[in-house]
Amino acid sequence: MILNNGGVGYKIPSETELSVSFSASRMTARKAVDEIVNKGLLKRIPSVGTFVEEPPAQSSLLEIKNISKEISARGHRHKMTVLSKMTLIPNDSVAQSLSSFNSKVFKIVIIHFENDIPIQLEERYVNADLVPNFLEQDFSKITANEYLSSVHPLTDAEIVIEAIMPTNILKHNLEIDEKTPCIKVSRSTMSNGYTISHAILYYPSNRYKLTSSIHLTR
Amino acid sequence: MILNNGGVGYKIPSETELSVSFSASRMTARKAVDEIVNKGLLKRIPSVGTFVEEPPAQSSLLEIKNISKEISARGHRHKMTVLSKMTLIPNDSVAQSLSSFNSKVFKIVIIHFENDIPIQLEERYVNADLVPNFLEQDFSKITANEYLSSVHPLTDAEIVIEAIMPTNILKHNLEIDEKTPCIKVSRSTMSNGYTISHAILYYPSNRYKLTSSIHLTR
DNA sequence: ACACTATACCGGTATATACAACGAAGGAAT
DNA sequence: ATTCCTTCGTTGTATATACCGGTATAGTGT
Repeated sequence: MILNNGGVGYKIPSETELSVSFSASRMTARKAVDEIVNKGLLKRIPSVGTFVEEPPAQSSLLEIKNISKEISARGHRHKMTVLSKMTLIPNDSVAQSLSSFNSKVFKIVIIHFENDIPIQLEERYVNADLVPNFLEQDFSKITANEYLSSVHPLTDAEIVIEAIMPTNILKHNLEIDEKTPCIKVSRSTMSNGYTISHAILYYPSNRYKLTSSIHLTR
Repeated sequence: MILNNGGVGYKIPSETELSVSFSASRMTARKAVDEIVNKGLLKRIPSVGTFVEEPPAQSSLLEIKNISKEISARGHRHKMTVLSKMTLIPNDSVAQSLSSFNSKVFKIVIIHFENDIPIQLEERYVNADLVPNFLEQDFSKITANEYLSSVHPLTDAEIVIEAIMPTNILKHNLEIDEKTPCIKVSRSTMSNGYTISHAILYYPSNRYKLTSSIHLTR
């Protein structure tokens, strides 16, 4: 069954109604709903109903953060500037990590600003076979991560975090001096076994800290 | 109910037996077991039984890594050296983050070695009320994190990751020069609402990268 | 001694039923 | 118009029951 009748906030049929329409017992219907609730896609409100939730964008810790929402949540302005777009024949190691031999790879470099202060340099490689229209997006309106998530739902990710000294490119674009280290986050995102994108994110350590919360209770 | 009859590998009573000894229905007993299974502490084997599992040490991503196991898994030797142990009256900000006003706080500084090369400096503050015997442990045999987990099961954690330039203390103890940045991981661990410990972990960036995998499929 | 079989036990699943707790909505009384 | 109360719908929880498919074990037959 597919619940595309309504988007976020839609109230799904009651457990009793579901059991009738599926010719199952209420307990069985409830169990099915339970699974979706545990995934975070539905939310129960006792005595009221069950509702479609916002997909847990940062579902897993060391969350796949949406930098745009994150900055907005702080009440600040987010701005993106595309430094370069290009199409590569994957010969170097980074491109090959996309496991897209014989095919093209898009590369894009973006700077993210918080209140006009540079806060992240994003260097992203995208599998051109799987996301053919990637470069045509308007990255002043939608982040690369958001667009990719909408095309291919994220199922797996691998993340490596390092501390590095800034290169000349980083110093210039992030407006930092040579004594300011940077956090380098390398993230491969996969969808159903295919590597969609490989992103390298650089943050100036004097303006940004990675944070994460873990709750095991549930 | 407490399942301390047996450790890892112990077979818990069957669902039928549980239902009898607790005067509940099998479905109710099963549901209770279900919750523990979902936490990863029990494992069902159909037609055989339900068994106590190894606690999921790196349950959540940006895992609470066990550096000893991590190094052993690479086939290397792990060694710890305690630099200092002390008992503080919490007046500075770090100690107060343990929310243990009016009580004492243990502080311990440990260096971790991988094949005799320093790889982590651990600066840890522990709530003395909740873990009174902390300083008496033999930290050449059990890591601070392991001991704390055994006393108070981890339920929540907050993590902040930064890139910093090394202080003189870091340069000396991690055997790095002043141009090598470090990853600084600040981690507060909580158990049932109480802050047990606050750890500050420093890694030399030329020898260590934080890694994490995320799998949403389950 | 070995191989095969029957049986009991176990988790996995589905169903029907009953009651509790709570919120929302509507009607009645003031 | 406001307040109170009743009723109904919904989730939350517990119980009893039945059946399935798998494993493990004891027993049987060769």
